[in-house]
Amino acid sequence: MSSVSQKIFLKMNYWLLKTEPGTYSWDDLVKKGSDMWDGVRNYQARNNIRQMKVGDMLLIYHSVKNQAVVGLATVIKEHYPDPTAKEGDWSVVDIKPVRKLAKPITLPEIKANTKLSQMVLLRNRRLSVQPVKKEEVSILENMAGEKFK
DNA sequence: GCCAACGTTGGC
DNA sequence: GCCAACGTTGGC
Repeated sequence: MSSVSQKIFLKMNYWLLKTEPGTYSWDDLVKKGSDMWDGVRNYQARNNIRQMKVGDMLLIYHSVKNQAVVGLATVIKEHYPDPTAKEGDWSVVDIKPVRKLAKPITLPEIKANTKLSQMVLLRNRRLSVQPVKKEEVSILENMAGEKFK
């Protein structure tokens, strides 16, 4: 591994993005090729968006129906003001899909794994943009049977 | 479809 | 600044 790619690897952070597939699904993102992650109207979620860097890995999670991490995406443009916000101080990032997971990681599977009991997904079910710890990523990778890169 | 949990708003 | 009322998210 070159020192440059090593730096990028070390700095890369992981985030989980929730979306209701009935409104906007993984397939919609794939169809678009890339998209602006807009409509976030929660301060904590917005602050997480503002911490995202180009190259960060995003776990796309379907809420409500067939709850599962279904695919991987990546940040291609760092935060800028949300053009869909009529008022307030909101931000978006641009993202693009990387690939669908061969085997989605379902919410019941995540809940069943005691090592994942501290995940924000389980502890703050309303937060739509959340950080995922490296240790949690490793466990999720094992469950999915593939590396998230 | 219900409702618990949480965030936000606004009256005081 | 507290907190009741309200709105929304998302698991079940």
